[in-house]
Formats: sequence, structure tokens, C-alpha cells
Amino acid sequence: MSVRVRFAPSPTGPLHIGGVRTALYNYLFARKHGGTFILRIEDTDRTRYVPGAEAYIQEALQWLGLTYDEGPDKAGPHGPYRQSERTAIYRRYADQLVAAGHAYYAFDTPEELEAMRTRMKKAGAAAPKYDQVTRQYMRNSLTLPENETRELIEQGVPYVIRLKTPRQEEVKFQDEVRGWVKFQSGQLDDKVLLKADGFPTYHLANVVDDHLMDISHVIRGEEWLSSTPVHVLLYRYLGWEPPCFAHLPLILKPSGKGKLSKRDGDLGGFPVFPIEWKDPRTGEVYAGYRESGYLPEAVLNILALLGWSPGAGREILSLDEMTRLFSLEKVGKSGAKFDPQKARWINQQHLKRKSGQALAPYLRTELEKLGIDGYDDAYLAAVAELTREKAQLLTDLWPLSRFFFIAPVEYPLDVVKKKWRPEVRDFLASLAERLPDGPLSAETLETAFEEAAQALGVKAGRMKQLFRIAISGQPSGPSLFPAAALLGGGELKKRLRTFLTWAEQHLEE
RNA sequence: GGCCCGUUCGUCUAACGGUUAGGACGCCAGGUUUUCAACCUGGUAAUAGGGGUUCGAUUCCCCUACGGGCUGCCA
Repeated sequence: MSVRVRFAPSPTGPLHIGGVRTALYNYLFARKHGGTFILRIEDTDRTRYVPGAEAYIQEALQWLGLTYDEGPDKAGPHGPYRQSERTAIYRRYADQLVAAGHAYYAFDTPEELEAMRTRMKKAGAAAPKYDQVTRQYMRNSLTLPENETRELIEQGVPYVIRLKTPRQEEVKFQDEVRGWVKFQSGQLDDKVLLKADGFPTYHLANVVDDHLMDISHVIRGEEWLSSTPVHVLLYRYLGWEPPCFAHLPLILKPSGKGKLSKRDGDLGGFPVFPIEWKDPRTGEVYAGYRESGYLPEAVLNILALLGWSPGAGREILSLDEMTRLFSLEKVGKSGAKFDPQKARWINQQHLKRKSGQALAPYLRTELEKLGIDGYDDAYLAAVAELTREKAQLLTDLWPLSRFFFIAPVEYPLDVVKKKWRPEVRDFLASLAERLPDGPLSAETLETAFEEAAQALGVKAGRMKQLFRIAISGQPSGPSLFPAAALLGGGELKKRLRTFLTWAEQHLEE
């Protein structure tokens, strides 16, 4: 049996990281088994449709490198891959279920349903549902005479098609991550399959499409676990073999309770969306991992570890490595709290593994924003090479790299005061004299540094931080001599003199 | 409330009946004879509780507690 899996988001807004993780696991499973990964858009709710959401999903997956083999923009043998374009198909199966006696027409208006619920609540039912018992008192093709049902339909009275759940049956299925899960059908309600507007609900569309698209494994979030028995029933009534199910543990809020939601990002200071999202209705902008300085491979790595572990202490993984190591057996059962700190650490690890060359374009972009040019790629790469060690996010790179392009004009007065001593002036001046005008190596610089210190009888170590401040304007930063050497002798001299002048003005002895 | 799922350091997790219960993030301490978010070393800290089963339970079973999901003509 060939592996075919799908990621089936609903375009009701931006994809959040829980969804991204579902996509990732599906992707990994497909690639691991040489299978097919499909993107299917579940846009069956016209009231919640958000323009731009589908494009957002595609852009996010593309940025992350989760390429799919079939999808709305990638033709395949089982299209179309947008459910709104498949309504006739669902209709056909809904009719088939009615004809077979497994589903029925229900004419109850929303008001009537509401009335039923409040009535039952008053009578003591905590969560009233349209089920084996309730349906006997509602307006549907089970309670109405056949000719009346036909008449209502002919008159164009709105109706839905509901699944006729059996009264007392055990419905069970084997979940790949949880083992056998059992439900009593009497606990189920008569789910709407086809809505009054002719669109299917998730349950119908999902089952029909998974079958028609030949899906072998349904890998989705745990929020679907309790509707799986309904799906199992549907497969049975349609005469189809159900796929394998695997329900993934949920990603939980870092603090407090509940599953991760839109708001949590703002509160916790971390993004919940892969890329930035502008709400077309409110104009609100939500931060994305991409814009916040995360590498796509790091985001994938962060998410992969939330609910899955390859064991053996492996944590920093590329997409290829994850693919090799992935298995549903190793997926955990319990919800995982999102840890923003660890997320940043993982990003940092990936950043450290990047070459300066690969990071250079990011610096280029920052320079362009400021209208600075005149630096070649090799220089940018060398800078990135030095600063990436200290960066956790891509966005940390520029603040760390800035002084390689822009000479400091201000210095942290308090630190300078603390470290200042009379011989510093002479030392820096002497160092400036010893430097060549052109390029220099870190070794040459260090030698000159030592010599200058010796000549004046001061400890080289004591001079280092002020030297750093003089050339970068910052009390800390990348490895000192390599960084300074990269600036070149001429530039160093200039900066030392500027600093000495500044010191004269700001330090009264 | 009902149904379903879950429960190992603060967090993510490893250990598929026998380990001094391991790793990672975080935190703390020390080192790196300048700083430092980097690096190195060390430390801190867990099997929810109670019953079984077993020679032996983190691991299997039951109960309780707690957490989560679902309970829509939303997905």
C-alpha cells in the first residue's frame, strides 16, 4: 500500500504553528515512506472564509520548505483540491446515505434547534444534542410522513442531511499513537453532513475526500479524536475501508492552560504564526516567525520536537535528518507546552551552523534599507561569520554587525568611566601608531597590541574592553581581534582617534 | 455535566518489567588571566496519589486527583 497523506487546513485565517506542525508531521511521514503529500483546502464554511488565507497557507508552506506533491496549485490525479469545487461530489454521497437509510433530512430551523436546546437544559441536560432520542421529537424525514417530506423538499424549504447514528453500538478504531479507542454510538449525536446551503460539513467532506484521494493515513490534531467515530461510521455506511488514524497531541500555551491560540503570541512575546499576517478585516498585524528572525529550518525543528522525539539525545535536526528519523511510534501522547526560550535556543543552534556566506544577504538587506553600499559580499560574509555566534535570531545580526559598517560616534559613558585609567590614552595612541594603514590580520593586531602594552608597562588585558568600546561603541560583541582586524588598519586608527577626542571632552580628570 | 484522551525535573523529553531514572532548555556556580547573549565544567530539579499484578514496577491493571479535547447547519 502506498503512503498518501494530506494536510487539510481551512482558510479561515492564518495557519498557526499547531497547523504547521501537523503539516510537518504529514510531510515527514510521506517523505519517510516515499509517499505523496497533498495539500487540500477545506473551505466548506462560506461564513468563515477569509480572503488571502489560502495564499497565506501556500506561502507559509513554501517558506518552510514543506513542498506538496498535489494541491490546489499543483495538479494531480485526484483534484480538484479545493472542497468548494467539489460540492457536487459530496451531495451525491449524502444522497446515497439517505437512500440507504443511514442519513435523513432535517427541517428544523436554527430557532427550533435553539429552542430544543434551552428546553432540554431546563429539563436538566447539560449538553443537549440532536441524537437517537431527540430526533424523534424534531422535524425530520424520520418523524414526518414520507409525502410531507417530499413536499417540503419540493417547496424549497431549507433542510440539512444528518447522519443517523445507531442507538447502541460500539465504534472503535486503532489510533497509531494511542492504540484502540472505543466509543458507544449512543454518545454520538446525529451530525449534520450536508448543510442547508448545500455545502458539506467537515465530517462528510473529509471522509469522502480522504477516500476519493486514496489517503492511507489521516494524521491530524487531537481535537479530531472525538469525531473520529462519526467518520468511522461514515466509512462503514459508504462501504469503504477507513484509513489509518493518528491523532497528534496538542500544542499548549506556555503558561496557564489550554491550547495555543492567536492571543498567546502577543502575551508571551513569541509568534504563533509562521509568517506575518495582516487581518484583512481589522487591519491588525500579527508577527510571524520569518519576520521575527527565525530560520525556516529552525521553526521546523522547534515544532518537530513538540510532541515527537527521535531519542538518543538528538535535538538539532535538519529537515532531511528529521525525515530519516521520523516515525509515528515516537510521537508522544500528551500535550506539549510551547517554550519560547527553547525555541530561540534552537534557532541559535541553526544560525551557528549557517555559513557567513549564507547569512550575508540578510546584512545586505539591512544595509540597503539604510542606503549603505560599497561593501562586497566577501566582507559581509566575514562579518556575518563573526557575529552569528552571538546571535540568537537573525534580527540580532544587524545590531551586532552595525559597527563594521558605521563608525561609532557615541560610547557608553558609564562603562568607559569605570574602566578608564590614565595610561589608556597613551596606550591607544601608541597602538594607533603601530598599526599599518592597510589590511591587517588578527595576529598582527594582537602582536601590536601586546607590544604597545609592554612598551607602556600596562597589562594588555586591561586595555581590551576599552579598545573594544573605542572601535565598536559597545562593551561587548564578537571575538575582539578578528573583528577589529577585519575593519582594517586605517579604519582602526581613525576610530581610535575619534574615541580619544571624545574621551577628552567627556572625561574630566 | 457527559464522552474521549492524557499525567517522568519549572519546560521539552529518554528509559518499550530490572538504570545511581538519562539528555536538552532554563536557572545557579565556576572557568574562559577584557566584556559577552557564544564556549567549557559542575550543580539544581521528576516518575501525581492510592491500591493491585509481579521475584521486581516509570513501564501492566483498577480507583482517585489533576490537565486537555470534544460536546455548532466551525473546522
